[in-house]
Amino acid sequence: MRSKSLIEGKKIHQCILKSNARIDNVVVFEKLALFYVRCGEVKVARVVFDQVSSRNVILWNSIIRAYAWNGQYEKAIDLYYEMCDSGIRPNKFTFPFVLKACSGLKSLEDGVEIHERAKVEGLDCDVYVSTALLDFYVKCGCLSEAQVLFGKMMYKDVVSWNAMIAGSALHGLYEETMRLVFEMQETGNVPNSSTLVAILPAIGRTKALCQGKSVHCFRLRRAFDKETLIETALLDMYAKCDSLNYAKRVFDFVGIKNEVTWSAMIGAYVLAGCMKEALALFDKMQIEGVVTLTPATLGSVLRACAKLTDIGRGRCIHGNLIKSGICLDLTIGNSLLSMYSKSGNLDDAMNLFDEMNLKDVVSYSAIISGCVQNGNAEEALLMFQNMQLSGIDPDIATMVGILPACAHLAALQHGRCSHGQLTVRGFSSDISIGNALIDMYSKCGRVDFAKDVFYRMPKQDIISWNAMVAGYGMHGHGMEALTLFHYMLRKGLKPDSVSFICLLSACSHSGLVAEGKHWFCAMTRNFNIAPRMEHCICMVDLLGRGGFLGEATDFIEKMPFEPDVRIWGALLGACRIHRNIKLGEEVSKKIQNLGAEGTGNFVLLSNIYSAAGRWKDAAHIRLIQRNKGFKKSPGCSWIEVSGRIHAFIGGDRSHPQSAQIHEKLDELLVEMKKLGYHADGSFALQDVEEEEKERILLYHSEKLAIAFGILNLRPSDPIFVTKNLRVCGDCHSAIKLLSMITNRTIIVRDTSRFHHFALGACNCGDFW
DNA sequence: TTAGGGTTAG
Repeated sequence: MRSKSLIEGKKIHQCILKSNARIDNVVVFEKLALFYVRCGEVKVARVVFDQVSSRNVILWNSIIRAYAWNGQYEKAIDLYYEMCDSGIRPNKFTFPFVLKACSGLKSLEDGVEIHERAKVEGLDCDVYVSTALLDFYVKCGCLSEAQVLFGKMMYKDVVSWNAMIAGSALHGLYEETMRLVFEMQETGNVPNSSTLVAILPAIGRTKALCQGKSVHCFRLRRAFDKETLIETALLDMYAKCDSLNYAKRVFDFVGIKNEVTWSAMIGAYVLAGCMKEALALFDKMQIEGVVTLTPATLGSVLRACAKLTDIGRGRCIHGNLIKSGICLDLTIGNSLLSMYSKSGNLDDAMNLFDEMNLKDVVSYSAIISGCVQNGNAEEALLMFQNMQLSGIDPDIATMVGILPACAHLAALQHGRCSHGQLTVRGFSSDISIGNALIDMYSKCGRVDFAKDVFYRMPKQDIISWNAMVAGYGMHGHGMEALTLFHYMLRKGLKPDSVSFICLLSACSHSGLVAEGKHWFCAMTRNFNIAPRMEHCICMVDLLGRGGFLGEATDFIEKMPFEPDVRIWGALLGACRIHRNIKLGEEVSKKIQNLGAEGTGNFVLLSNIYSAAGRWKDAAHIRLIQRNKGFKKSPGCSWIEVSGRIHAFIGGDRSHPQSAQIHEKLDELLVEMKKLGYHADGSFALQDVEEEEKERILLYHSEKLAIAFGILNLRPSDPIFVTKNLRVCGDCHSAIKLLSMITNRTIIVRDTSRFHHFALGACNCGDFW
């Protein structure tokens, strides 16, 4: 219909031109311009508009509106100023149109100037103008201006109410949003479809299921337009309130599903952890002919692929996107980036990252976290630097991502710098930031700083408590961990599944066997949390470390699920500590039958044999390990001095200060021998002469790092060393003596925990 | 109306 009239209109236009109608025949051209605007032919309308010599305000308004609705905001604003300059006074219709353009561009400066002009014209109190102003301030992030304006409005219609409600919802003020909805009804304004669509996301975000259900009932009692929109918003609200079943029911009843409806349902499955269902629905959507792939849909689908580590599927989607050319979208690029790194394919993520023309703060945060998650924390720190060099400012998520990199490297100076940086940026009151700081400081050896952060947090969540319990646990402060846990219960907080993992592991590192057993039972009995494999690992570790190897074995047999390699690994570790060769061999066989992963377990068994002087067996295990293609990663220890990390590998002489380090160690060896030290050859792992063993052991990486610390740190500074493997037994004995000889506190973080050495003792009680 | 990056344990 429209195109038919457009054709006819164009014919008339041609006739006018042919008839040589006088160009100043304003009325004809004005009508023609308006006609083109109505047909959506903005470009042609503008050509005609430019030909009109004397334009009235209606014509100006029409073309400004056309631009504003068409997304050509700059042109709308330019035209507005041109109109004012030409002496035409804007009227009450002009302002809403041009303000829409200002909102679109988030151009506060223009909007404020236009607001002033509206005041001059005495039109700022008009309901249309003031609602447009309100909407403009909301979208530019100035909620308080919007609230002031709203308060001053003499007359409010449903659109004004909706603008204020949507504004509050947009700014995350849930209570205020709901208060406005009630107030709106008290003043006789009935919520319409826009009201519902505005409040449902806010309800979802706060998981206010009851309110959500009330809205649903309200909607069922009345007829509304925008059916699909409301249904989709309801579906999403239920999903966000963790009510997958309701979401599914709403989805099934949606009459006309659009691509957003499908996307919302796919997202609902992903949120609920039902990744296979999400992918199945994605297939169904395409079979049913919905081919529009929005960034939102792809985001959810790629997340599902990552979770399932279905890299094949993810790659396939990536390939199709390249073929269809949609891949350029930044959001989709970021989703792909995250999919690759979360599924363990950091190289693919890096390649994609390099290829991306456009990168934003999310892209950088994704790659930074990707590096950390895949064990490359140094690269993460470099990426963080690059990001700032490219002029992109980190946000909360970036900082939450960079802190684990510092934690992983035990780079306290970097961590403290990051802490300073995020404080300057005003992020320090954020809960996630606080949680990441607690973890970082704990892992950098400063549980005292972690505690400080924890108690200064304006609000803690369950992760904060868990992180703090874990922090105490890894430092061997089991009693503090238990006390904090009790305090948490007294405050009425509900522990989650992870809380018990943190607590049990804390008990295990402090030898609190009875307490650990108590809380393991209480977990199911009093808190209705079913034990997972992770809890069982902690229990085997707790019992085994405590020397109750038989009980640990019984525990494994009684477990409700098949033990995996991690469970046996925990028992094998206990066999190593308590030198139980017989059980160690049995466990080792079980591990090999399971198709052992990693090298840790081979090393453990080999250590058990070496400790018993069974060199041939030890060598045999190392041979099997090698034949199976597992290489023992070399022991590496590092220490941060003046913000720089110095790393050492056993026997390494590449460090510039190597000569001094070796000299220092030789000197200390003499002192140590005076105190009765003799190298524990069982940790040398090689059947060589005793003297040679002594030399091998003396230059173990942790000893090198400590000697470096002694040489380069002030005597009052604690020496903090991190190791990529467990501390070796000989080093453990040696460091105890070193702490006495040098009268220094030495803290060593290994893969299992922190060892605090002082005055000749370690707080791990020699079990780790 | 949907959506991209982040924190706890093992």
